Amino acid sequence: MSIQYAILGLLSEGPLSGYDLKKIISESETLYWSGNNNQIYRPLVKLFEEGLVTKQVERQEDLPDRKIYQITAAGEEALKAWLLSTPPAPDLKHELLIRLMWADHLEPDELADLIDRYEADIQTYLLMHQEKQKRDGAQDTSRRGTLSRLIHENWIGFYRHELDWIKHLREELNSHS
Amino acid sequence: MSIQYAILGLLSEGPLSGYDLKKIISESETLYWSGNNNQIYRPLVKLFEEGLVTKQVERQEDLPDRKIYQITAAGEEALKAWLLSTPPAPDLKHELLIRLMWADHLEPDELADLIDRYEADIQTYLLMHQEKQKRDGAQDTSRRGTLSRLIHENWIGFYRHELDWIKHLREELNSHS
DNA sequence: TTTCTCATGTAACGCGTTACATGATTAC
DNA sequence: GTAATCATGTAACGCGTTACATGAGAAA
Repeated sequence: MSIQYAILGLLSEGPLSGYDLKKIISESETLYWSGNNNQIYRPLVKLFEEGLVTKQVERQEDLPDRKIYQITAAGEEALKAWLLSTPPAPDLKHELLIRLMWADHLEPDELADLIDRYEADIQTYLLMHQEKQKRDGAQDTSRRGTLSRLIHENWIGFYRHELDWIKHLREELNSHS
Repeated sequence: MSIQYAILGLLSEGPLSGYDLKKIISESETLYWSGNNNQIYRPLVKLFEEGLVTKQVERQEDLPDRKIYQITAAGEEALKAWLLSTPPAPDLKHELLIRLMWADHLEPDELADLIDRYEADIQTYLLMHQEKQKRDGAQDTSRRGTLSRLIHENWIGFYRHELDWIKHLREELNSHS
């Protein structure tokens, strides 16, 4: 999936500039893109050419012009069609698992070290998501709020599963040596 | 991570041709690449130029020559250095979650449909991994076998978690309408 | 007769990444 | 004085994808 539908989705909530989009995307964990310039401005030109968004230039004194993008009816249609399409299965790239395939090249303590470092990273990510969950109004009871909470819960559950599995991994490896 | 370390890893178990590598990679779930030609033959040339593998041409009658690649000492070093480097956190691209961000554009039954279709796909993937787990000698008690089992368990746990979360998602959405 | 396996490779494209580039304002 | 924020964009590169190309033998 390209970033363009995420842009359409964000614009469906209201007009935004490229700069705004860039910030939102780079700060979101679920929208996994880096949110670099090329990834925003290029697709916006394409969306504009396809008539899915309109552009409005806002002059500013002493600052570059702001180009405010707004979704069109065609854009909303494209967004809805995408929303209705079956999402592909999650695409998980798990480098630790790949390294484990050849872990017999490592000494037991080298492997244990690797796992420790990995676990620390996962713990950090878990904390990040838990904090975000708290900040993002966990007590919002609207349908919107419920969905947002459920999205965060998926991430938190994912990292918890990973930590549980690491524990299991360690036990198995220890009982083996 | 590029595919080249996976290639080095596979070659560390013994010499293989590009065609062999292609088959192994495309049939592996953990090695998530498509295993298309361009993804194998191009990196092999690069690995050869860098002196991480050697090439040996095997003539065949009525069939194209086989080019057998073998890992060098430098290749083994590069592989080990990579194995020791801290793996990045898992990179999960979860399009259902992205769609859920704008699920208020959908009717409740459209959303329910989407979730059903998604669940069916996840169930298929879970079954695939469980079958592979069975075939890949679950009773191998060597360190190698243990690691292989643990890798599969990670995947199976991931899909199980996803299915549990879908159940939870449905309940929350139902109790909401 | 069509498809699969063996065995190699090339071409074109999509999408994402980092780094480069400008330039004023504000905060530490 | 250094960095961050606002605001736009370009250039070059990495890596992955599908499709194209050849050509023989074996199996369905």
